Amino acid sequence: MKVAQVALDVPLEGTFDFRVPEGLEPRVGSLVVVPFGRTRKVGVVVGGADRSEVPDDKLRDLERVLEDVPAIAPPELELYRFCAAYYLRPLGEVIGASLPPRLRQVSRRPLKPPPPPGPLDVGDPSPVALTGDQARAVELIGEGAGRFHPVLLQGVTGSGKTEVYLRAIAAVLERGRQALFLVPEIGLTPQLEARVRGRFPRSAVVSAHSHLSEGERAKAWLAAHTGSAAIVLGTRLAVLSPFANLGLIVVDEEHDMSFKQQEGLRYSARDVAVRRAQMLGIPVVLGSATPSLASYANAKQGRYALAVLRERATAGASMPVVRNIDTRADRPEEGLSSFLVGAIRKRLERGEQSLIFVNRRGFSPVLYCRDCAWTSSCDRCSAKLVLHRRTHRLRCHHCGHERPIPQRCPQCGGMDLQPVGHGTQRVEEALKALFPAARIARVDRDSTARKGALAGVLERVGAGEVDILVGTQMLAKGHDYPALTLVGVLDSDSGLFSADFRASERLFSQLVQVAGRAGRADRPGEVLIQTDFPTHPLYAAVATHDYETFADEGLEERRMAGFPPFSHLVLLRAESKKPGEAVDFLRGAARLARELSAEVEVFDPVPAPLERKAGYIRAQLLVRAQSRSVLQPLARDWKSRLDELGERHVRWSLDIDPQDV
DNA sequence: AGCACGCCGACT
DNA sequence: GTCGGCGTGCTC
Repeated sequence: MKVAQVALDVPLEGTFDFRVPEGLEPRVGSLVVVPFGRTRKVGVVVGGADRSEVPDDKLRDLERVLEDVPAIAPPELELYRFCAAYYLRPLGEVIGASLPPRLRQVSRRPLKPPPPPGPLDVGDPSPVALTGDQARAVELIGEGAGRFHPVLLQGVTGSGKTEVYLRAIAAVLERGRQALFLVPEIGLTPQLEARVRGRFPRSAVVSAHSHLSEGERAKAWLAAHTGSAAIVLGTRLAVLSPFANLGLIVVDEEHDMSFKQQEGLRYSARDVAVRRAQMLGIPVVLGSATPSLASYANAKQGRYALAVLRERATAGASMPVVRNIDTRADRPEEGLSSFLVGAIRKRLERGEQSLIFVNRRGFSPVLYCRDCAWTSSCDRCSAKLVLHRRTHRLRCHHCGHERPIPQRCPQCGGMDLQPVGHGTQRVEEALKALFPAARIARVDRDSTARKGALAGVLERVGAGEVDILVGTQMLAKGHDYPALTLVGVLDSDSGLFSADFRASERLFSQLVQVAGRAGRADRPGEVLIQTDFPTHPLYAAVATHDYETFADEGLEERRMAGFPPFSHLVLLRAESKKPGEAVDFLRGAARLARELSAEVEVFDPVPAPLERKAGYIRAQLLVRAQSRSVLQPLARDWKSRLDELGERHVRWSLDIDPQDV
């Protein structure tokens, strides 16, 4: 190799050629250090040649080959190329995203070589017997060994999906191959990590997520790459991790939005997982109580196999009773209806636990002047400043802007400033006033900012040291507490009426998830949803635990409206400091898109959901097509034309398969 | 993205 | 006088 083609993590298209000096022997896949501009960078050799198109005076020498890291193998490079082409980002950026931060540093200590792959161990026998549904699911997954075999595992909350995953993982370990287990947010599921490690005590289980230290991340990455790790448990970034011998991918809570990266390389880890499984010819399991309509449609159309777990796995456990509380009749005081307060009281008397779900942190979502109708707004965002009483400040949850709580109205000078609406802090205070003897804990991003704080609270809940738990959606996932028999939902109505066509799908799964926290053991659970719209069909579907009907109706609506999964979308987002600039740019872009293809449908530019954010005015433009094969080339051509414009003042990006529109 | 260069405003 | 604000240009 005389010239090395190197992918670098810079926002520039293409790869960069470097002369290979005497004595260096990079291979395709090698990590290398190269001089770049006025700095040096770590890149990956993605090809080699005898000569370069680049003029000689521009070509520089490769500086060093990082010999402590085995070369990235062709299947991974192929995956990264696919992601780069599909999401329209430079290959170097994809590879950059796949590497742990430590390995992107030009100067660092050499890595310690990982232990050689040990004898694989299929783990301890399961402590529990499978239900019939679980056994069938395990069998179905097993049938696909050694070929591409996507399986959608739809199981009601508490039905034992994890047990199915663990059995499937044991089966691939037995065949000498590695497993990748993706979860939405690992920080929220320490229980899961403990369970996986406990089940495979003699296999190397490594975690891969952004909360690890740099050293740990590099170590986990190398262990997966060399094959010394048997199981990688990680968040979305782990889907790009190299594996020596991957045999199975599991995506738990596959419907979860956090699998989609919302900036830079806007990939969907779930979609990449399926693609990777296809490229490798291995099974992939997508599990959820409320699968995304996209995956559900794939199952219905026979592209994915479907396994359903209809009942809770624990003997004696039943699905919780879900009831709506009509808040037009039972007016809440401090956010809490009298019926809900009564239900909490009953739990306290019986020594059971209650969970109150409030999807807003802070004390109150807005401060309001009763004299002149002034409200606390953020100067830089189209959002209200949230009142935080502990810290005595108003805070914007979008840009972080803060200021002290004013004593008098900034507009009219009046003294009648009222906090309007209820956040977690206010509900916590109300509960303390109602139940002074109860042990109350709050869980939201504010109360759990300190490292280990969340784990501490959850541990106390598990030990029965908490009677009432108040919190945001952080509490919705995965946790399993036998004494928790009541779930109250305070403010979900806002999700019923949203411009986003996926809003009801999201609200439904969130309610099912949070409702699923109740009555997971032998004591029956009750879920009370406070609402002004007690007859809304979405709440009816939650009450009857009827995913299938909800999903079928949702799919029918999507079909009628021509939205995914019956079409494919690209969203062009643009933002600018000056009003009008972003929309003007999008108008031009829309014209361009219409010129490029008559087969796509180009919408009009519209303001983004949060129109102003951190001083930028944001707008977006949707393009829709019947098939990916139409949309993909259009998006590619469109992007290169937009790049050519050399736009200065407008920041823009393309989002392939956007999650929120 | 970095990083440096270059050209105007307000401070020790 | 200079410190530093960010607009512009370049990276094999």
